[in-house]
Amino acid sequence: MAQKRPKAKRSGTTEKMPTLKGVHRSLQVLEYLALNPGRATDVAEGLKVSWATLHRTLSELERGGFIARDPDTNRYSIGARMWFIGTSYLAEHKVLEAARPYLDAAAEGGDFTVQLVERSGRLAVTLYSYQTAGEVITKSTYGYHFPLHCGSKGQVLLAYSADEDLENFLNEPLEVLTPETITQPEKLKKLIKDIRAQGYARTVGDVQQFTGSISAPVLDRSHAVVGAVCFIAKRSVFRDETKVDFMLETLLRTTQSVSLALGWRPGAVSPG
Amino acid sequence: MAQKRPKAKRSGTTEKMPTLKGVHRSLQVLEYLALNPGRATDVAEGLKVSWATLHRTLSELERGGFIARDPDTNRYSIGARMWFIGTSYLAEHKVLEAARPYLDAAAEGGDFTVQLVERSGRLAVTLYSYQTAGEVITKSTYGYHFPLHCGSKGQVLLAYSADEDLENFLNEPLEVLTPETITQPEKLKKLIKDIRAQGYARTVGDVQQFTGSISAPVLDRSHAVVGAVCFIAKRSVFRDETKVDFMLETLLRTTQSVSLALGWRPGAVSPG
DNA sequence: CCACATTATCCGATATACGGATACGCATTT
DNA sequence: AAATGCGTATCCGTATATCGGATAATGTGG
Repeated sequence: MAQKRPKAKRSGTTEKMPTLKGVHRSLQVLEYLALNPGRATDVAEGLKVSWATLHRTLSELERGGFIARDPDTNRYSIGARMWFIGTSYLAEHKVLEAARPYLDAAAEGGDFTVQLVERSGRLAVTLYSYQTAGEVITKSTYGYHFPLHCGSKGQVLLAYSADEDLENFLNEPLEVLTPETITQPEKLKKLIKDIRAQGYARTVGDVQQFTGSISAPVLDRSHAVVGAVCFIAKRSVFRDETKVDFMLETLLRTTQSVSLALGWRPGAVSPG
Repeated sequence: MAQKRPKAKRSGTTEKMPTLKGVHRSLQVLEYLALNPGRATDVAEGLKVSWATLHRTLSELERGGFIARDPDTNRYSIGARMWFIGTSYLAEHKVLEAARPYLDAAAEGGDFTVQLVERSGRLAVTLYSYQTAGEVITKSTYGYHFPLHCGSKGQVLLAYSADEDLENFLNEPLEVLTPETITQPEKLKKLIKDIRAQGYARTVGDVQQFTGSISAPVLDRSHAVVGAVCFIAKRSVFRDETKVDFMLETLLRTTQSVSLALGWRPGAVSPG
């Protein structure tokens, strides 16, 4: 027996060392396909997995309906069963549950799209989306995820994350979605400072050219940021400060209500 | 040890024999938790997996954020990362893409909740849901899935599935959601015959006591049923036949438009 | 405070998944 | 049409990662 597996202690290792290799890989594949639906080879390359292994994994996942293969193009994408599993996340989501009535109310009181988002890795994902009549804004429904540095919702989530976490985020390359997307780390840091100071974020045209948005954080009883509420409207709306004021007022009222419902109370931030 | 295992070949085996055992199991676990969030032991029991194995699987899944454990109660449920992966199913969904404008239009033209659903195993899952202002109907959002025999949407999907498939479905025990849920196979078969004849389904109170719904199938170019559109309203609405007529008209117009957009053309069903 | 139920970890045996190599299918090129 | 190349499918021996019984730790309820 003796020196069973030499690894373990490796202090500096990138971190993990999964117990169940196969399981870990299959989920990596799923996530990869969620971000980049496409051909098998690309997945193998992107994930640095030998072809044979990947093929086995893909076959198994497909057999279960967890991924779907387009028979013509051989391109893979996430399958129906994943959607089914994923949705049940919402049924158990306490923040969403608490927030829903307030979000509904906000959506009906103004003509902008209302979203509740939370963070998942480097992305802001949408938990709730209410498109108000008439104004259909593409990419504001489920299934579209944006990096945290794009759009007010991401920036809010970023602004209230741990400093170290922020640094890590900014060290990776930052994607450009439109010419107006901000990708300079320094500029983003400055922006984040402002967001922390004023309690909300506002961006225009950095996700889609023709829209803008404002977002504010949702807090729980321990003053942790558990998500953000985001109002999206067409670009022109953001040139009318009266309208923006109204939106902002609604936004802050909404986030406060939701936070209160989650047990948050105004006051000094509790220590770490 | 000794008696290895009867070798595979077993012709009559319940069917599968997964190549990647671990992967298969982990996904089973995920699906199980999607349906029954709860304690580890229950999962082990429900899935007939040895405790040690299950524990390893759960740990790995949790480590990745694919499932979440409530630290107080030790109950597991689907994690945020699954939602993230699942949503990307929608971004690639051709039927949804084609249907969305028509669904939006229908939702704005009437005061009922509009859904697009598709089948996943024994359940009808929601791909799209538009709650019209004012009328908030619980359990009509994402995350709630109903067996195919409950509600008009499920029944439509069931009605247009293969006969053999239907038999299999009816042979399993049928859950009761309300006193009005129909669970007698014979009665359901009769109902399904009617649905096939008239091209839509209508149920009241069999999912939730205080609501009713009508649904019609969406077809693609090969005349296969790829989903269903469902209109949900409060029970009282279904006592007013004028209102129902209006809904029905809108419903059938909507499903026809969507089907056409998917390449379907009226005419005889193409042969197998 | 004890008994029981649930969760966490250990460890050796062996079945299982890995991946290099090879074969096949399908487009596009010359 | 033959040839080239890229992507996909499958085979198979070996090493290793996974299994599960047993045991220990923790938590829960009476």
